Amino acid sequence: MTNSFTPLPKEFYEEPTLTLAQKLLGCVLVKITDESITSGVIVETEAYLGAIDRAAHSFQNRRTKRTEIMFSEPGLVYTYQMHTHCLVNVVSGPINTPEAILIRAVEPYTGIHTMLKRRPVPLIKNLTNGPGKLTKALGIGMEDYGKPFYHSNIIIAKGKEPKTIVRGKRIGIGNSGEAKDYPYRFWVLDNPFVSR
DNA sequence: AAGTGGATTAACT
DNA sequence: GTTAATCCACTTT
Repeated sequence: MTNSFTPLPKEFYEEPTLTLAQKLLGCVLVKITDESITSGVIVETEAYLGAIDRAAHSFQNRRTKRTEIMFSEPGLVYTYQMHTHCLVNVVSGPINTPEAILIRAVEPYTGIHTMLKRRPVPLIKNLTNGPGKLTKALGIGMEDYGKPFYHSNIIIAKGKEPKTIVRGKRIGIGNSGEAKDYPYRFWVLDNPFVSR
C-alpha cells in the first residue's frame, strides 16, 4: 500500500517526556499494511516516568524482557499485552532512562472502513476511544514491538494543532501509591474520542 | 501462583 | 449516563 504520510524525524522524540506527551497530541498515528492504511489523530496520552513512577513497568529501573525497550533510544514502539488487548506506547527519554508515553485514544482519520472491519461497533465514537480499542482498530500488535516510529510501517506524522490541551490525573493505576495522583495525562479538551 | 488494567455487558439511577 | 461485575491472556515471581 502506498503511503502519503511523512514520519516525523527521529529528533522529534528528543524532548523531555512530559513535553513530548503534549507534542504528540494532534499528531497522526499511522499503520500501514499490505491491504490498507489506517490512521488516527492522537487525542489522549499519558506519560510514564520510569525510575520515579510507581505506575510504570520500569519503576526503579526494573529491567525485564517486557520493559527492555524502554531503556533504548526514544521514538521506538513499546507495545505490551494486557489480557486480550495490546497497548501502544512511544519510548521516550534518553538511553537508559526508561520512560514512555502511552497513547490512550485517537480520533479515526483515514481508513475508517478498514478499522470498522477489524472492530465492528455501532457508533464510530466507540471505535478508538480507549488504548486497547485503538490498537485493534489500527491493527497494531506485539509484532510492532521495538520498531521506530520514524522509519517503519507504523509511523507518527505531523497533524493539526489541537485547540486546547488539558492535563490531569492518569487512569487505571489505582494501586500505585502516591503515583496515582501525578498529573501526567494529557488530552484535547472536549474531543469526543478521549476515553473519559 | 500472583498480579495486571481495558473492554464488554448488566444493573442501576 | 454512571457504576458494578465479569472476562480475558500474558508477564513476572
